[in-house]
Amino acid sequence: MAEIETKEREAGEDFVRDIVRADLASGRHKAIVTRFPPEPNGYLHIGHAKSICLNFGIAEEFGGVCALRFDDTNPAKEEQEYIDAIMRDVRWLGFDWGERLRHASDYFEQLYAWAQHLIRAGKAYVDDQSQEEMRAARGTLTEPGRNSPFRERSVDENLDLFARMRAGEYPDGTRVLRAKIDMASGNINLRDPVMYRIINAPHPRTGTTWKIYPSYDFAHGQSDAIEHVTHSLCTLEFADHRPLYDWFVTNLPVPAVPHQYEFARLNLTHTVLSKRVLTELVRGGYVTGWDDPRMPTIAGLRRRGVPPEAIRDFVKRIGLARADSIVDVGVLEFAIREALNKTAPRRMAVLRPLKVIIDNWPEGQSDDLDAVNNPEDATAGSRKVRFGRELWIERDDFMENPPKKFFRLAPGQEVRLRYAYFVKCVSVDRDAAGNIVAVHCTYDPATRGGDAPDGRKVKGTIHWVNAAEAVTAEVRLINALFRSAAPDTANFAADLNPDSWERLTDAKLEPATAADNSDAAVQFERLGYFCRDRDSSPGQLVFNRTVGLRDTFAKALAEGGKT
RNA sequence: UGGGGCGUAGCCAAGUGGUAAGGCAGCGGAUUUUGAUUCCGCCAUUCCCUGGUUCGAAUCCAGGCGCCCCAGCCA
Repeated sequence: MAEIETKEREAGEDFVRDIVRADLASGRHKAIVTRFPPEPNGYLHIGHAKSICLNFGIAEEFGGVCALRFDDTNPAKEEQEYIDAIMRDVRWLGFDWGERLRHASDYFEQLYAWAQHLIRAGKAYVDDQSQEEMRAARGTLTEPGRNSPFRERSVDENLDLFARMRAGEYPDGTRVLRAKIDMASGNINLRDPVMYRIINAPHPRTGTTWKIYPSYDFAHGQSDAIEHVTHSLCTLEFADHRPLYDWFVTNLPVPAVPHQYEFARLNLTHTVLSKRVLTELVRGGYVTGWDDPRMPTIAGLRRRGVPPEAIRDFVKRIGLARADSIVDVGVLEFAIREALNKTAPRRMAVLRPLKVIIDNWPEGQSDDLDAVNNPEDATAGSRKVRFGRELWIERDDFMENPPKKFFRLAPGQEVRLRYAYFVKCVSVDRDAAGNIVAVHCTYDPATRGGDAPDGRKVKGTIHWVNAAEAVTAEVRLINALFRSAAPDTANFAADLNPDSWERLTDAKLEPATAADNSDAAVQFERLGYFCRDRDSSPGQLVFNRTVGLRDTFAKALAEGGKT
């Protein structure tokens, strides 16, 4: 058997990997088994990505395996749509569970038998109290609870009642099966926790065959045991459940004794990672769906044009610890920018157009110029952009009375139009109100392509689009990741005629995999990264600005054009 | 006078008795066909506080302070 290669210990490695490494070194485990256990009651978000990368990452790094296990123990909240979405998103993120697709519901029969086992051992009982009575008897954080009047039922009666619960003889909420542990425990999870409750709702996988369903606590550890999970990783709020997790796996004849380790869940500035809130946003119609590009969901990020490798890189960057933290969204933006900078094709686009007329450009003449698709990637090739007499430039790229270090277009000042020519501003046109409506320039024919044969330099280079051929549309912009409450609206022109836009669509806005509809990002010169939104209606292109260069740009402008 | 966690820079985060890694952000400077990218440099005499142990403490001990989680038949 080939020796399993595990990576070298790296400085700054997290505590979970330390534990795994130690367990392997001590021989406590020969191989590592992890699992990512989502409940299919919503879509995955960036917080889940942390857990996915952790569980699958550890399996990969240490030569182990990782399963995708649905924690489908509550049919009242779970749906097939979520199961499908979760599988799609995990795959899109770049992880493969192979044959290891599992469900807590695969173990319902076994869990039922184990519940009977505890009843026979006198460690579980059926409680007839109402939910309110149970709550009252549970005590408070500072006061112990009281034993249920049904706590000392006979094994036979418990077995019979439990069987009847299963048979569907009782309505929802009338009885539960409880573990008999300690109603006075300081840990409330040990005050006779519920193992089974009656739920008459169709389960996405088991249909209506079950009338009772195991609780999370009664299902999770045993599922881990069945799968021989060596490291059961979950978030901090489950730390209080660990004694209960341990209680079940030590009091039951399970095939293995797994251990739970907790880490801090992800929090991000400028957004919320709470399934409850995200569900509310979707249900309430505040967003167009779970994959609305404004959502911090994996599906939303995908539509925004965020590549999966950026998310993986982000997770690597934020580290793993037990301290509560709120990660600055700037770290995510950085990871996205870095990934996109290497891969996204560049296009020129103007958001707030200002007309430029090249006075000495012959009417009707056009010129196809070479434009590099991606300066970071020579294999991306180049495209032709057509120059003409009338162009659009960014309003911000022209100032009539520029401050000292403004390097772009201004009266008498020469700049380079990217990939095209040097132009010099000679005059401006105004409307009746005195607003500048167009800028007149002359171009230097010798500077075709953007270099002057006489060695003359310009301090600024600006982007442009051909007014006669540009796609123009109203665009809705979503500012830098999650940050703007209301989308910006702007006029938009791109260096793409409808045909070339389609070419772009074919080339880069294609689904990342055949199985999904992800949109890839395009970087527009100086403006930032955009992806096309599927909600575009005819005549309207909707872009999601993911991460902008524009912030820097706007800031520089605010500082008086300082370099 | 319940239980469980956690406190290292603006934000993450290594460090586990030998004199504070790294990343993001920020700030300088160089290069640049976009003020981006790239590159180079700076950025904690101090680790929540106070005592103690020690030649030596972010690390060990004691006592404080602060923050988070738990009273679902949710996960």
